[in-house]
Amino acid sequence: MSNQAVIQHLESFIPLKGIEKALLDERFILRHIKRKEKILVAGEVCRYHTFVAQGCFRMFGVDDKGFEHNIQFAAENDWIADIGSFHTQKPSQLNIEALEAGVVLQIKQQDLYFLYKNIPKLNLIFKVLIELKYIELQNRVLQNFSSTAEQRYLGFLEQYPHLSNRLPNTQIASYLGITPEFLSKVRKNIQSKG
Amino acid sequence: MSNQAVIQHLESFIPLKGIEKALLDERFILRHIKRKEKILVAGEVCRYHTFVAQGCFRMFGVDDKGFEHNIQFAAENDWIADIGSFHTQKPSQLNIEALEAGVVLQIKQQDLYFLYKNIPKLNLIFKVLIELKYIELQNRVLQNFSSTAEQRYLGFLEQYPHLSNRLPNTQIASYLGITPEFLSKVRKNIQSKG
DNA sequence: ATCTACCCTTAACCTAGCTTAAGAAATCAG
DNA sequence: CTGATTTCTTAAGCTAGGTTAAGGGTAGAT
Repeated sequence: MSNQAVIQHLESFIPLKGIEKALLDERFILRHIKRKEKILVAGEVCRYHTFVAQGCFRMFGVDDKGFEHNIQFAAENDWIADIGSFHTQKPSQLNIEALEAGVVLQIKQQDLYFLYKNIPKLNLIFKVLIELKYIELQNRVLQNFSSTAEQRYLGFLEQYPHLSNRLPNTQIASYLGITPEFLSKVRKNIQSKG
Repeated sequence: MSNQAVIQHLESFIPLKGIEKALLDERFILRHIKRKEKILVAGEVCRYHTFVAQGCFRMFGVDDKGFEHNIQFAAENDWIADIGSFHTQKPSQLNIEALEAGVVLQIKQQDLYFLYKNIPKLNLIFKVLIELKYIELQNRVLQNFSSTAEQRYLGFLEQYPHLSNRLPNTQIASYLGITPEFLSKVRKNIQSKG
């Protein structure tokens, strides 16, 4: 396991020259993460942009009453960071936690900015990456407004089949914005229909 | 009124050379839009990325029951487009409508791609622009999950004071994901507290 | 292998926000 | 200026989803 995973991922957008790959290889840091380990803790600055080579992570906020709300999951070949905190280097309100043991490739803000300067096409790649995430998030906002919990759950199963088999229902419920108890009711109801 | 508005806006991120400005000036199209005119209709492809020079627009989806749900507002110096449809050139499920008469500066996908190639720093600028929008949207998802309609309404007034004076409450309600009737109740309740 | 910590489900009761309806006030187009 | 269209509000009844509590099941750590 090495930085090759992230380089390969970036090359799936645009091929990179040998020198560029060497620069990338130099700046990414490989870390092994244990289950339940946090790679971002609310109140601290998000120091790394994280590429998931192996495992599954969630980013979540905690409300006034202490309830957790999942904003995003990230499994293999996905990126995760509190982008606001990462760019401003101000404290984050979010947490990123491993749902399984895993391996990540991380880069610091100043190193990523160095790479943006020295490998201009990275701007294009990361623009596309965030555009894709933006579209996903926008669809989610629309779904949340215009459909019931049951429709959203079915949509989740369809859109993220690899995740729905892998995550406990409590985590899915938190992502859908409902309680685990209600998700249980929804699932029962779906089953009874066939 | 001319393309200067958009060039000035882009220069607020990174200065541009004379040649670059000329290229930009060539490719943007100025249009006057009437109140209630749609610049994107669901079912059609989103052909333009739109910079708002004057006026106020909303992007919205329509659900199974015919209810409209506002996803985004855009006033002066903001951008609006269904980014998914714009990039894939597949039909959009969204509409963009003028809430007031206004002036927009629009660019076609192929022209924007031409500019990305010929003015590489535009990739950086548009990456930053979409990152900012992404952060906004992410905060919105979190807010929707972790607070009541009243808290969200107060948050909206604080975050978008220029919009809250300008928009009818029906539009704000649709953005907050509640009915106008319930917003009315919320407003009454806020007033009675002082 | 066993203990512990989650995880899933059920059920009774509760509440934030929706629906429907209808009138008054504001705004827009001609 | 005027009629037509939106917008805002109120109120009564309703429903999707939350809360609380409790039992059984499952998976991780040692």
